Parts: sequence; structure tokens; C-alpha cells
Amino acid sequence: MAGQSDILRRLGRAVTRGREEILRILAESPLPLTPRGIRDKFTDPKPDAATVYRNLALLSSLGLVRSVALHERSRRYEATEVGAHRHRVVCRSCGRIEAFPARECDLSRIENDIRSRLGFRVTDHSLEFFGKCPGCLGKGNRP
Amino acid sequence: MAGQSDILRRLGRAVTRGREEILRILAESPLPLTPRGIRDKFTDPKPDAATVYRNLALLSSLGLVRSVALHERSRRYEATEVGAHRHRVVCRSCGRIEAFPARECDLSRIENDIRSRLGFRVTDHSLEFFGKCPGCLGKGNRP
DNA sequence: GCGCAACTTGCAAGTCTTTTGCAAATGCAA
DNA sequence: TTGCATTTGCAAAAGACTTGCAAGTTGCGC
Ligand SMILES: [Mn+2]
Ligand SMILES: [Mn+2]
Ligand SMILES: [Zn+2]
Ligand SMILES: [Zn+2]
Repeated sequence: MAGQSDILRRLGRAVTRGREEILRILAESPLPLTPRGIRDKFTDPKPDAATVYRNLALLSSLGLVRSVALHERSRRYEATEVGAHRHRVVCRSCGRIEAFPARECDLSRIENDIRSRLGFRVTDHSLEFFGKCPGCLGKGNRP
Repeated sequence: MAGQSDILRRLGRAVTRGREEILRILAESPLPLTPRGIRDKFTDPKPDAATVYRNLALLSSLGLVRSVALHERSRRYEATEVGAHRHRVVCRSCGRIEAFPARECDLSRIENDIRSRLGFRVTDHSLEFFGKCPGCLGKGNRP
């Protein structure tokens, strides 16, 4: 059941500490992480930033991780779960991020429209909500 | 009906060529544009890039423009339309972007869930679809 | 285990996007 | 028109990635 490492081997890519750790770190994180945040979670010796970027690109291309575009300075990554995906809520006041499994996410009507009107074949989507978290709602604070 | 310039004046912000042009350029663009793309559409003399960034930040904070996070190197911006918003489809092969008005977009069930389960008050969302455009579907080409 | 070829990594340099300080230019209300 | 706050250009800097290259690892067959 070493699933993901097998995928790497099967494709002729080496299984290295960097790759296994990235997968583990992301699988254990409740939130998508930035490349920087991922690197910070390594125990020493930490890999070079370039290696983290290269491995995220590789794992992305294999579908093992997925990048998330919130409206931030840096991109974030999350582990992909088989047959599932997540949506996110971002607090515009404090930046807090919550991710939640997208059960019964039905965007098929929209996807069908896209197919028939624009001719695009949609393979996936990303949906983010923005607003205020409970903490920031409480004390009426910084916009 | 010079609406947006009025909003600027009312808030004590100057109405400058840079600001008016950014609003006009975005209003006329069928796609969200990058800061660089916006600057390129100015007739000479073009404003400095720093000015474009500063003005986009200002107009965003006033709600006159909105940033769109596609999975690209640079952020994009679009003009906000009153009581309307758009969704986008991005081709993973050639990068083509199509934006379309989100008529009858009903994410209220999800937003209610977010409200009751997480306590977030959602003010807006962003929804992007990814897949292949008709052109790239035709000729089975570069992934 | 050993050895080699292929693949990976660290490091340093480079690119691209976005931010910031500051003085000169401009907008605007009086 | 004047006066002052706001805005802009310019140059420098910060950040987020990317790339070349030599040294270090991994996968595999022996
Ligand atoms: Mn979904
Ligand atoms: Mn919508
Ligand atoms: Zn908050
Ligand atoms: Zn395409």
C-alpha cells in the first residue's frame, strides 16, 4: 500500500526523501501549503527551494498533488485525494483559510453549458469562497 | 453617469488618466488582463508599471475591479459589473481563456453550509473550470 | 554488494512579478 | 490661480520561481 511511491517507480522516477516527504506533509496538512511552507515542515536537512519547486512540478504532472490559486502572493499545493476534491473559504480580513471536502458538488449543469456553448471539455474546476471568518465577524475590525 | 470617476472623487481620490484608462481598458476587455497586459493597452505615454500596480490595488479596494487567480505566473484583473460576476474556462493545452457571465449561478446551498458549519459569512466566490478548448480537442496535441 | 547510467539535488545565477522610497508633477477645492 | 494633498516616474529592492551545471543518489542488472 505504498501507493504513491509505486506510481513514481512505475514511471521510472526515483523515490527520494524529498518526494516522499512532500507527499506526506501535504497529506497531513488541513490546508494547502506554499512551497515555502512545505520546505519549512521538513526536518533538517531541509531540501533546497529549487528542489521543492522541481518536485512539486513533477508531482503535479503526475496528478499526485494539485495547485490551488488563492489570491495570495504565492501559489499553494494540496495532495489530491482519489475521486474527491476540496473547496476553500478565505477570510478577507485575517487571511484564514478553511478547506472542506466538496461532497455532492454538482456543477454538472454549468459544465454541460460550457460543453455545448463553448465546446470546451472540462476536466476539473476550482471553487473558492471569500468573506469573513467567525473571529473577524465578532470584533468589527480591519476591513 | 460618469459613475466610477464619481466614486473616486467622492472618496477624495483623484481622477487621473491612469485610473480612467484602466477602468476603460478592463471594461472593454472580454478577458481578465494582467497588469502588464493592461499597461500595454495604453497609448503613449504609458504609465510606469508601479503606477499600474498601485492603481489596481486602489481600484480593487474600492470594489471597482477584481482580481482573478488563474493558475498563471501573473494575476489578472477584470472590471466588476454591478450585480453580476463571471466564471472562466481555461484550456490546459494552449492557455486560452474564455469568460462568461454567471447567470443563475446558484451556490447558495454551499454558502449556507459554510455559514452554518464554519461560521464564515461569504461575500463572493470565484469559480474556474479547466479542460481543453475545441481547438486543442480537434488535433490531439501537446498536453 | 558492485558498478554504471539515468535521474536528482544543491548552489549560484538569472528572470519575472510586485513593492517601496523619494522627489517631481498633477489634481482639486478654495 | 494658489496651496496642499495626492499621484506619478524612476530606481532600487524584495519575492517567487526557474535554470545550468557539477556533485550526489537511485534503480537495476550482474
Ligand atoms: Mn467542486
Ligand atoms: Mn458564480
Ligand atoms: Zn478572519
Ligand atoms: Zn486550447
